[in-house]
Amino acid sequence: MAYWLFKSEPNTWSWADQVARGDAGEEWDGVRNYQARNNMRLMQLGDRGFFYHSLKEKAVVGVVEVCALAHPDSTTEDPRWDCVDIRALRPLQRPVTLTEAKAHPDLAEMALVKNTRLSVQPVSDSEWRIICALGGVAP
DNA sequence: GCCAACGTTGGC
DNA sequence: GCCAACGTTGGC
Repeated sequence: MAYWLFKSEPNTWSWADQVARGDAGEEWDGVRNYQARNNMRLMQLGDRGFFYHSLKEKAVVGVVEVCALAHPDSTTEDPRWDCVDIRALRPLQRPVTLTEAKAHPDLAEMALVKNTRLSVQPVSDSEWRIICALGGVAP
């Protein structure tokens, strides 16, 4: 299983919004960046991801699961853009902030730390375990 | 609110 | 195919 990280501005689409969608999940639409789209095309059903709040909060707040493979983004006619659907699995017991990730030596290579502008990112196995441990949830 | 980093676009 | 201009993201 692969691991990912989804960034969202909480004003636009928050963890609470995602939880409210329940098991039906929601399209991760609106992505207009090739790297982010390519990452979504690589996702498999059941892959896990972190849900990250950007801007004011800057913290990983929850765990999600990919529940639909990449398909055309319903918010555009442009055939270049695909997206997956994700559903909320559980919140972190404690949000893991960007500051913490930056301070952790084993997270220095994380895309979240190194490539702040990529909105859909891969997460390595070890990064996944570290953040789960910091957040107080099972990996 | 500002600015740096980065990606995309379009002229040549 | 290069590169300047521009737009967007997101941290501070």
